[in-house]
Amino acid sequence: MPPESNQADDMALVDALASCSFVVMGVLTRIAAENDMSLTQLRALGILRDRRPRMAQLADFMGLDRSTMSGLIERAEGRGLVRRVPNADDGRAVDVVMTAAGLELADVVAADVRGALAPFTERIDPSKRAVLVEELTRMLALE
Amino acid sequence: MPPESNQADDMALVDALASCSFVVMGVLTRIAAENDMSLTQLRALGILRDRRPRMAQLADFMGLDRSTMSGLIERAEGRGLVRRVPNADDGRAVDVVMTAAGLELADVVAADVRGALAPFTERIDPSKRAVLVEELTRMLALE
DNA sequence: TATTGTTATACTCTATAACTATA
DNA sequence: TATAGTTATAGAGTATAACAATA
Repeated sequence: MPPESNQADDMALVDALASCSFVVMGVLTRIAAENDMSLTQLRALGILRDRRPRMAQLADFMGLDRSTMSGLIERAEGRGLVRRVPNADDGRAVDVVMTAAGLELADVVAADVRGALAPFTERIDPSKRAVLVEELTRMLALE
Repeated sequence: MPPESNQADDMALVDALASCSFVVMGVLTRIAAENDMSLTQLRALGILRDRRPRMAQLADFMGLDRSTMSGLIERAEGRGLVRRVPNADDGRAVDVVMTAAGLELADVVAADVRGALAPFTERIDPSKRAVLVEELTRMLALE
């Protein structure tokens, strides 16, 4: 077992992942801008699509400070995309929930993203698609 | 040939790519912060490692406005990571070049990135690694 | 006392518009 | 006239520190 080979493989993989991520982020940033949003707001919208977290939970999940979250959600609320509702169990806590307009925009954006990434995903050998999804998913599943 | 199946595959792939990209960007942002840099500066450093572009070329490559580039490079120059040198052929143009300190930091950061992504890349089946690199690379190669 | 969330402050990123210098 | 780059300005994202309300 040649360790150099594994190192080289890993370096190539890290480089490929980094390049891929920058391209995907570029696409997401453009689509966000086309919908008058920032990349962070687009991400929050995607997260809130099927969750109803507290401010602190959302901040933890996105790796942001709570003060950052306050500003972010305030701007999104100002646009009518989300609402802040007092938590029923904890008087200190605030739940973040999407509005109908937010859900609608999230759907539009999701379709845009698929369309924008199609030129890339189409280049993938159809027989390798499942493998790619499986490996990427396993990679991200840190249980 | 079931079209629904292909659509579902593509949707899963797009989701996996987006999730993966957010994780990778999170790692890169953290490493940048640990080295007192922004994600954009880290990216610029990686690009300048083996290039010596003009301001406008660098801005185009990174998809940023020239005025954004001016501020970015000014801050990097203030930290001694890059230098701006007048272009020899065009009196209007300015070349951006890395300093020795910039190259050194770029090497440190590259090693950090490999180390930080190792827990992820290690989860990938070694026999699938080459396939993953190949497909991701093909996907990004839009000749 | 500890936790949740907000506000004040400061810095970076980002684009638009106006400008200077050169081609 | 057109292009390269900078500067002024404004808005968004980000964190730290200080704060009020609740647990």
